[in-house]
Amino acid sequence: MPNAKETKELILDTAERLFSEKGVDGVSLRSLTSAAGVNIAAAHYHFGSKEEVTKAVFARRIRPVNRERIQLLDTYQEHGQPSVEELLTALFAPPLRLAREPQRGYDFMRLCARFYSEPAEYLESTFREEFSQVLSRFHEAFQRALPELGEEEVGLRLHFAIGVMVHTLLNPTRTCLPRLGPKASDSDKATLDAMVRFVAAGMRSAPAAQFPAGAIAGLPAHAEVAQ
Amino acid sequence: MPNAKETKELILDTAERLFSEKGVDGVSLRSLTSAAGVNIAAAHYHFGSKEEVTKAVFARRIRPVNRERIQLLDTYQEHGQPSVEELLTALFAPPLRLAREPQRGYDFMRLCARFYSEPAEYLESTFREEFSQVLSRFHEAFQRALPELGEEEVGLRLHFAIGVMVHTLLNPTRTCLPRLGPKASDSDKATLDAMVRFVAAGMRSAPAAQFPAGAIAGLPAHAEVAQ
DNA sequence: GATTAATTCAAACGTTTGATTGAATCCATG
DNA sequence: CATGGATTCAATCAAACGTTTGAATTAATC
Repeated sequence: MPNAKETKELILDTAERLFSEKGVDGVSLRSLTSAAGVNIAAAHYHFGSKEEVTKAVFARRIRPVNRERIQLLDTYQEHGQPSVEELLTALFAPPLRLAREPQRGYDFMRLCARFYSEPAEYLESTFREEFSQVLSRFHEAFQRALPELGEEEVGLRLHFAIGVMVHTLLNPTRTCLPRLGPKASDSDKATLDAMVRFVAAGMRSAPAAQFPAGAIAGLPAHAEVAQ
Repeated sequence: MPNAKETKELILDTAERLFSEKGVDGVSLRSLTSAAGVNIAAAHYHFGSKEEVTKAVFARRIRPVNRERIQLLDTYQEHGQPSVEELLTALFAPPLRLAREPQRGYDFMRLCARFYSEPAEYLESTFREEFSQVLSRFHEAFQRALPELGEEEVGLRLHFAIGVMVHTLLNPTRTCLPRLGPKASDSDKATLDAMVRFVAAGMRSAPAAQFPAGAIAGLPAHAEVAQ
């Protein structure tokens, strides 16, 4: 039994890199295995199918991230009720930290964010399983941190928060559009700080009833401009 | 020359629907044309290639949305400096309004958000061209509305704001994860209100220097939990 | 009603896809 | 050093891919 482990992880590493660049559908098993320098049959031998390769790529890294999120949350909660900023840090920092790792961590984060917005149906159940526990924990924690908001409002805002995170992980530097997003020179710490500040303010914003009615009133009239 | 216009638009309508569901790479030209009830060669006759079909799907709808954004922005600016909420409304309302349209508008918004997070390289230039003007306008407007922030900080926050929008358009109901995101029963107006309130608070949040240092201090130590 | 251009169609092109096979090779064990 | 399971390899499979072709069909124009 030759370098079995090497082959398996070589495939996963290469898949992580190529999938994150071109998407799962954009990478054939052939180009993947040839880029990895292994025979195409090796992928089927070790994983069974391309679908299983994809799942393996995902599963290999997401668990440590979510475990770290939970550990961070636990740590913060040991010292009493965490602040909104601490909760957001526990949610955002682990994936950003992974993205900073030299060994393809960044590739995985792009891939993960891509999975989140891609129609990978066969991943949906896996995705749900991996995240439902974590997000339930955070949902509860945010409800305690923001007791004046209802459960649904907290869930809605957590959804927005995840949008900021996914979008930032997916477009880590301002390549997609001019002058928007983090600069290439921005440190991950600075980006994390900015994200946490931005989202914390959103999480704490006044609920609907208290919102000054005039600010967005008249929208329907204005919005009816010619198409 | 039979129903030429019908065929062309039939292809675009079907492509819009299928692409938004399965992604561009997930839909073959064969399945697309057969779903549209036209011959596969018709797609090449009218568009030249699958790539051009994709571009046409995108171009057909994005311009009206961005035009409406600019018109809304102009309208608001006629009455003086718009508020942050008004700027966000001008940015978010047109795509949300399109999403509400009966004729496949929702499909297009999903598709558009998908393009934004997909690795459609051949679309990148088109995307940049379509959005650079619009986002420059909004970038300037936000800088005037938030003069205490630097240009780069405004750009970073606008990036976050777009993340909320894209993520919300891509996951319009709480299907992806339990209890997060808008309910299926939520109206678009309510979702828009919630988004505007959330993002406005983030846009207005204190810049980095003023941020209470203790809130996320100690992150490096905490973040170093076992992987 | 013939001419002509626009459009549709079935059929096939060559390539690439994910998957499979069976022989060859490797390496730990006896 | 022989055995045998684990692994790799080249070769091949049917299916699907985007694209192209040339003949058939349609609908205006003369």
